[in-house]
Amino acid sequence: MTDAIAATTTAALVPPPRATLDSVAKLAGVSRQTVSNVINTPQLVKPETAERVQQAIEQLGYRPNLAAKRLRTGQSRLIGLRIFGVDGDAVFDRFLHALTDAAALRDYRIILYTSPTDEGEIGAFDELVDRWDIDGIVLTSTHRGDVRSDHLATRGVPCVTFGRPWDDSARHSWVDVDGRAGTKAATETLIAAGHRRIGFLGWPLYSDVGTDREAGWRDAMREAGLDCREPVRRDNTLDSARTGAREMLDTEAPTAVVCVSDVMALGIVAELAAEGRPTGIAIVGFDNSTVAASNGLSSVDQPLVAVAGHCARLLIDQIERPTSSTAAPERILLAPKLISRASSRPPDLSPPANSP
Amino acid sequence: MTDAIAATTTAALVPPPRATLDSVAKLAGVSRQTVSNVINTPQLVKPETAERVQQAIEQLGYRPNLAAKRLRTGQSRLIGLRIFGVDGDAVFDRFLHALTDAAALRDYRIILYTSPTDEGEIGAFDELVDRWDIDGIVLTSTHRGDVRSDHLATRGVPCVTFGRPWDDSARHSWVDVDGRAGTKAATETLIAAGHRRIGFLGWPLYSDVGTDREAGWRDAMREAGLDCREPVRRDNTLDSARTGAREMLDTEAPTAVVCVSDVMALGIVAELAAEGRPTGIAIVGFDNSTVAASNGLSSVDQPLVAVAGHCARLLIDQIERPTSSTAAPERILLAPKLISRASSRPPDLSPPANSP
DNA sequence: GCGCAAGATTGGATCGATCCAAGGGGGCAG
DNA sequence: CTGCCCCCTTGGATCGATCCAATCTTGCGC
Repeated sequence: MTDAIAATTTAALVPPPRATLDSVAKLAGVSRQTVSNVINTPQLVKPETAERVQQAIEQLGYRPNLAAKRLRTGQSRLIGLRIFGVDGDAVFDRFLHALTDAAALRDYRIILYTSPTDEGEIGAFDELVDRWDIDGIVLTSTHRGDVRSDHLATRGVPCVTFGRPWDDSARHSWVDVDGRAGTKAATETLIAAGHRRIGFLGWPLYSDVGTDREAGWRDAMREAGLDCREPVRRDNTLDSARTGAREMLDTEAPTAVVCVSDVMALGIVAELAAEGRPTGIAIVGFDNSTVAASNGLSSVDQPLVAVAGHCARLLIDQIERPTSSTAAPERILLAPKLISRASSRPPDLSPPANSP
Repeated sequence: MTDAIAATTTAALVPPPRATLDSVAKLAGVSRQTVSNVINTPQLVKPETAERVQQAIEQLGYRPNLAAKRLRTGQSRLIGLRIFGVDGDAVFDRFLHALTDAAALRDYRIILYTSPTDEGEIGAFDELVDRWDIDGIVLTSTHRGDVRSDHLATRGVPCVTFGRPWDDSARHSWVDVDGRAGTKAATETLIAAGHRRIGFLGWPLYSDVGTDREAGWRDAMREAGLDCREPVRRDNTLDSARTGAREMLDTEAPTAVVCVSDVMALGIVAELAAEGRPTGIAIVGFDNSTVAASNGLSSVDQPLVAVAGHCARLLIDQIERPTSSTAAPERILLAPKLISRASSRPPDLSPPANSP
């Protein structure tokens, strides 16, 4: 062991020259092109030759250099993903991790970029394409009138979005989570538990995601023949959620509240605790963040690993499609799953919160 | 505006050929090399010529292609960073965001990779270096006997670690947060508030980070002439933290507890709430995660933006250092800052938690 | 035994930048 | 006027892969 380390250290003084197609070819006694064929189009090569070349490849530890390949073919095996400000978004971060994994399985890597604004992002695209030759882009935080995917289409850059386009201009593939189904399921669970006055703490109406989740609550209430009180809508911060919670509790307090996000849900929790109100109000959040888990808060969990898997698949298929990408874009809507914890169970039955 | 869009759309049918050194040279009426000089060594070029070339560059929107540059020079302007499993680590994610920003300021991009094990990571290094020609690597989660930085050194790959090497084998630059100073400051604040029986809820002893933070608590206690009860040590999960909290509270309960992490701190909070114990116990966490903020938990905040900035600077300086990198490695230890919230203030004075 | 097609292998040109050494032109001293 | 040097500019070779067309083998029918 010690010897091995010493040997390695010595070798460092003369860094071993990287194996190339030529060096492999020379060792195997064939031409450059044959080695390339063994790697890329094995069916063209006689099995015995291929065998010999394979041995040379392994002996030298050859790995095709992507810069050279890229220069000739334009493929980089890089996928761009925009990352937002430092205040972490738990959902995005989980997606990022899952996407990195999913892409790696097909030998692609994620390259991150930042941009202060959506308009600046267009410039960032061009730079990534021109300079890094990225093969495709995954867009997140789509919104109505989003021009980003169109711009990518005109540049011919494959792209997939996590998040549906909220207008009907979808010429690209997308993957999204069916928030409406999630809040509907959550609301139905509350109804089944006997709740009748169920409120909704949502986001302002300009948020399509928020409106969608609100619709799920409305669906369940309507189907159960229950009255939909006007939802309270606030920005996605703990403080504004608390003011919303106060408003909601002050006038004919509901017995249960479905929330558009965990942050909003925690706003209610905090408000209930601070005001010394009865803790009998059931609460369900959305996103199943770690903070929800640690607070025993029921929450709708987004299947982010699946989302990332589909994103990677759709994008890479698009990248590797031989020619004329006339294939119709795919739209994938995944169902989220309610994770039931103490916060939505009847208080008299609730055992001490057990985190998963 | 509509016309502009139409024009763009039309242009997409015949994707505009990317500008190259040659096309710029032809337009400016100079040679390829002169254009290259304008970009890389402007002092060699006559000002008027440079001016003309600059105009051509802007007119064509030329951007040097990195694949070609990389093929010739081996530089890719890519920095590798390993990303861990999908269960997000808030500290890592904040660091990741900040690092992406800091690197972008110097025109470097972050490329992510995964690896199931540390040994596998060595293989991942080689692949990134051989195939993607990455310029350097930022390592996180360093530990005693970490062979990764040595391996990179033998391969001649610049590297910086976020986290000090816990043995004295430091031949590379590193940046770390002075956890010991953080817990010491937290403890001192509690002492100043009148607490005398202050416990520590830590991690098992194999964790160097945990031991370091524990030492800070010990320092403060010793300097104040207070008795150090034996710390309780558990793994970093909410559940095991709760068992630890129970043990700590059952025998001569402290009036305040310093915790090695926010997760541990929340374990105590949960246990106190569930058991219906007095809420007068002051608690301080570590990491200042969002869940700490939303629970009104005081916590020691790591200056991750500064850490990332230093990491980027040290690594990129190393990458761009002209030759013989005989410069001594730099070690940077940054002081964290205690964020004081309701959980560590005397209960009788505490106003409703105000999240920042 | 010959020709011809299919199968297997080869060398040259190429992607777009940089490195290197050599080439022109202007100024100044001899 | 010539020579020399310095400043600026230029073309050729190169990095390591792929594309393309040409060449060499091999097998098989007639």
